[in-house]
Amino acid sequence: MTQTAHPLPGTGDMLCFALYSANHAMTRLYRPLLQPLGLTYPQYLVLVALWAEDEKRVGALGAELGLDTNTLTPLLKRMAEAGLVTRSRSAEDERVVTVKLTDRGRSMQAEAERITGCVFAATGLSVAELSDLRDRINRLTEELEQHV
Amino acid sequence: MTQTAHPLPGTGDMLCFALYSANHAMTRLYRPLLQPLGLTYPQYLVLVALWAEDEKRVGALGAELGLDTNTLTPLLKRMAEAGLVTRSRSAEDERVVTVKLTDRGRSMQAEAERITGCVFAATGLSVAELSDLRDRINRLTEELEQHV
DNA sequence: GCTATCTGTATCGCACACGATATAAACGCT
DNA sequence: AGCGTTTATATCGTGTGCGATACAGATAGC
Repeated sequence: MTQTAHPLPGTGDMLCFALYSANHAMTRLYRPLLQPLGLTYPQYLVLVALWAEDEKRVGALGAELGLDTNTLTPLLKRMAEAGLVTRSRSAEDERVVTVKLTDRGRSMQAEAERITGCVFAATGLSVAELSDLRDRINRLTEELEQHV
Repeated sequence: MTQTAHPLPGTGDMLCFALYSANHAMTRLYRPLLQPLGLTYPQYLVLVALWAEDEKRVGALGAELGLDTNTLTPLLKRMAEAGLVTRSRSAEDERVVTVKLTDRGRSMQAEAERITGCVFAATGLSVAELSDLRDRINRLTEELEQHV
């Protein structure tokens, strides 16, 4: 019933470090899988977001990925240069930039399905375990975001 | 019993994105707590590692935090400039650089205990729930690191 | 119609994170 | 002793990630 008794936590006991390390491990797992496609991990996340629903404005992508335009604008410019997406200003509202998949960007979804399978296998989890862990982590994220 | 049926996953269904977002949420929670101390989140992790055991070589810190010297060297130089640690070459092996807490760096541990409490409260979890989630995530990390 | 404000995106500077490369010290083998 | 290899750290370039700021277009209020 004591609240906390952590004399010398060390990184190993910290939830935040567990998340930090797991995120690093995940990006390191994805890196060699994405490299043949010329994609970085955040760029891959942008594609995933656009595969689910194409033609999103920069702000909507940022809200979904938790990134601001200071990160997204240069990232999207690189993806546009690579021929994965197009960036076009809206006609009715000149402030808005709409991001749209190119044929090349859309065609990468097939290859990505294979990557998803590799990653799933590497987790060593069942579908149920993976879903449960993901949901717990997502609930934690929601809780943390309320205390900013 | 079907293995996978994910027609349009989207970021919301992905474990990797859950980790990505949770890690971001955690760093955003820590940021305002660490800012008064002039610390970034990775710098804070270095201090935690040194509080648990002082006088570590650069390579040992890197192994613990999962970072290479290309990240650690400039980070430790900034921490040395800020008066948190010292970097000294070993006498018996000139290749080795030992990182050691200064009095100032050591004295920050007290303040950090307060931060740990804030973060724990923000998770909305019990100690048991937190430990369980942390262990699950750590097991996932171990599993992922075997498939690099 | 004019201005103040808000909104959406872009820019700048700094701090990670990492692949690739460099460099010096230590070690091993003959 | 000499020399190739390994080891520990450092450097460089690119790509996020974010606080602060800038700016143009849209909106509201008068």
